[in-house]
Amino acid sequence: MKIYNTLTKKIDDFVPYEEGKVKMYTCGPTVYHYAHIGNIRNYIGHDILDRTLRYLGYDVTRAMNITDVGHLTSDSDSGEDKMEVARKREHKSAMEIAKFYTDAFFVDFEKVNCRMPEIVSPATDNISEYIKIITKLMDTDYAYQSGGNVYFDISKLDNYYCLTNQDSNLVIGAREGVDEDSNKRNQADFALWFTTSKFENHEQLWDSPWGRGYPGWHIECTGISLKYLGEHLDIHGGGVDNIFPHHTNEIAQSESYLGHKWCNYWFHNEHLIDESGKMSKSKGDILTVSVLEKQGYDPLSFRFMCLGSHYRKQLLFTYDNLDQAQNTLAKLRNRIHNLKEDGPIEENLFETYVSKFKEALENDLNTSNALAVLYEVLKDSDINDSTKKSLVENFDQVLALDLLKEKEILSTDLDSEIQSLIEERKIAKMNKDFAKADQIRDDLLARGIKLIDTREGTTYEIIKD
RNA sequence: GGGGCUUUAGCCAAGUGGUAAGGCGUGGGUCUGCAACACCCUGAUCACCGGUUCAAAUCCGGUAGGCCCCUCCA
Repeated sequence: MKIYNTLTKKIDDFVPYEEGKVKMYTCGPTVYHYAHIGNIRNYIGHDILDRTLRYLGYDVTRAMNITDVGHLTSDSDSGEDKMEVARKREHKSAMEIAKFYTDAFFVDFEKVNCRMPEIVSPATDNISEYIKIITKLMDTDYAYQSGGNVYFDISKLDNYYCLTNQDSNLVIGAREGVDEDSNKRNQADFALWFTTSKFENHEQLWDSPWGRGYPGWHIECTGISLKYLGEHLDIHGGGVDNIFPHHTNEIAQSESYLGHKWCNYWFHNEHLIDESGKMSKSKGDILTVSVLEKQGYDPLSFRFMCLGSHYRKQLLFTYDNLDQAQNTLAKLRNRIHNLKEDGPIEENLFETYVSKFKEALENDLNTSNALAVLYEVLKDSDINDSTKKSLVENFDQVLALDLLKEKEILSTDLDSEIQSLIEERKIAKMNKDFAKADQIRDDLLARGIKLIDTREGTTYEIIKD
């Protein structure tokens, strides 16, 4: 398997630390608001990686955090805590906010068929882990206390900027609204623990050796990853915006704590963009999968749209593109439904196409080519339908587009009613009473039931609103 | 100001030096009472300008457009 590695900036052969096993960590959601479809694209990217590794036979253990604390709008200790903002907005407790949006997140997560990681852990469940790590960083002088907070001293590291080529060109305040924090020794130092909360009635506070406070933003991923996946991580994933500072800081604190290399492969998804650029919670763009579904879209149409592109390319979201994906997926499923059981599986052809499919995925998750292999299978007149069906089922382990999902089954009463109407229409057609035949078809369509005439007879399917 | 990514037919998109996969849509056809489904046919001087090479969408330089990061973020 070859995969692009942000650490080396090239496509590397994937070799896990322990043969056959993969430890994978992906940054999870912040739960002060809904996850928008741009966030979900990122999780779909992680899911494809996760599923591909399993498909290739790796024993994968994956962990994901739920950020339910401590994300300020600025690391200079002058921003607002997002949980606090949500708390004020919605007049609920922080834990209520977190619970509500965590649940909402997983609803959408599952709607697009993302596999649940083995370990899902809220940041607030691991406070003692962070304190343990920070304590050691203090003892080894990687961290220092200043102005009530604990900071990581980046000048202790030779290659702090290992994920980017920024060198020391960091300019604080390059972006509007970012202030310099005078408590820091180096302007790029980052907070490990805050005690100087400027919010009254800040709900989320814990005792620590440095005073009552709350953890910095980067320590949670390190804490959860080390706790559940151990000292050697194979893959760490996230969105490209996490490369700096979040992942850069994770590497700094984790490797300083461990005293050795921590994670070998860094996996980053590009963004979903709309006509105005990146989607962002803070910009107020919170178009969610559930909203799309209410508009009549199959959530898996969105997944299909993502799979048609490459995870390292920006993808433009427009309703036209989603319409196209929905239409294409419907046609694809229809072709698959039309496959018959017509004999034994042709093993050689099966293996040939499985190899082709694997080859596409092993090439840095080329899902677009993987889909092309699926079309090649469906088009190949040398394979019987049974083999095609098995291949579709096999491919869908990774694609997870419910390609073989059975059509909705109706109550027997309704089914027998439809069957008798189909029979009635058949007789009308034989009598060349096409007006009546079409009337029956139109009436059923108005009730959301679409008749399909085939050479073998008439069937029907349920059309969703 | 610094660091990156990206630009392929109406649309989505593959392509990692040997003269452009696939899908959607469009148009035409087969089938059909009609329609739908299915199937067949139908499309590109690869943003622009130079360079390297026997050979460039692919490598190098430049120009233009789009996007991201440089302490909210997927």
